[in-house]
Amino acid sequence: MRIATWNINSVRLRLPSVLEFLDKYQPDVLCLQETKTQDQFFPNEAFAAHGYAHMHIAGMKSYNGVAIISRIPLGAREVRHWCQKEDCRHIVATTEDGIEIHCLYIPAGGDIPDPAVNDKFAHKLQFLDELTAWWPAERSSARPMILVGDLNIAPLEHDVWSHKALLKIVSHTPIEVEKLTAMQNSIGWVDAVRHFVPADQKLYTWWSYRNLDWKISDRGRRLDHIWVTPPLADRLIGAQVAKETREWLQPSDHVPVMVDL
DNA sequence: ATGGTCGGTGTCCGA
Repeated sequence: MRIATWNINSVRLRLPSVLEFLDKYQPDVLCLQETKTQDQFFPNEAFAAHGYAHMHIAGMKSYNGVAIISRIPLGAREVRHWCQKEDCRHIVATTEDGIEIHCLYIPAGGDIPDPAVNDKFAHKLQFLDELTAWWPAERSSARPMILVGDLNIAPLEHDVWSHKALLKIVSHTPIEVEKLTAMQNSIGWVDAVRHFVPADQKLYTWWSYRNLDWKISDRGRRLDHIWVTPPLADRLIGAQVAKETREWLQPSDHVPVMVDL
């Protein structure tokens, strides 16, 4: 089984790129974030025509939006809400062999890393706290699960181009790393990508639009993740990051991340 | 230290 995650920053604008990605990598399941459209405008016919007939979508106008599209059947759709908002950041599907897939879009958190003055940063921290409490309360680490998505945090020193330069930049502050690590440890999630790429090796999944020479300067961050629970950790075969999509026409600022099981 | 660019039914907001 190949599972992929991609923050595509508008599914309608990026549809040709997503179809090209599906043709090239043939994932069984693709989880999307920032689809940015209501469900009635989601291009499900195009995905079905490409062999991806099974879809769970949760979208809203203009912002956020998550989806799971699959060529294998998906069980009942579940949409979870956090921080008393209904903002389309978490959708769940279960495969026929009982693997529960969580597609997540964690709030970016704004610019100022201080919850006292920045409501968006407070929302991000609260979102992490609620998830961290929810996993051990509702899910056992013995259940086969995959958590993917744009977590908007680069936890490791080599998940960013400069650890020192980004310590006060939202996505790499100590409080965010601490809370993401607490969520990971809550039921023993295994980082399936770092399982294959050593921690001392730079690895990024996002390069800002604002940096036009992003490839030369290579100031990236690893914001997109795939985690698995222990029963699936033994079954990991490989991981890859499709960096070349960042060079495609009208690219997303994020690139796809994949794991084979 | 600063500003840089995207996408959305938008003339600002969120990333």
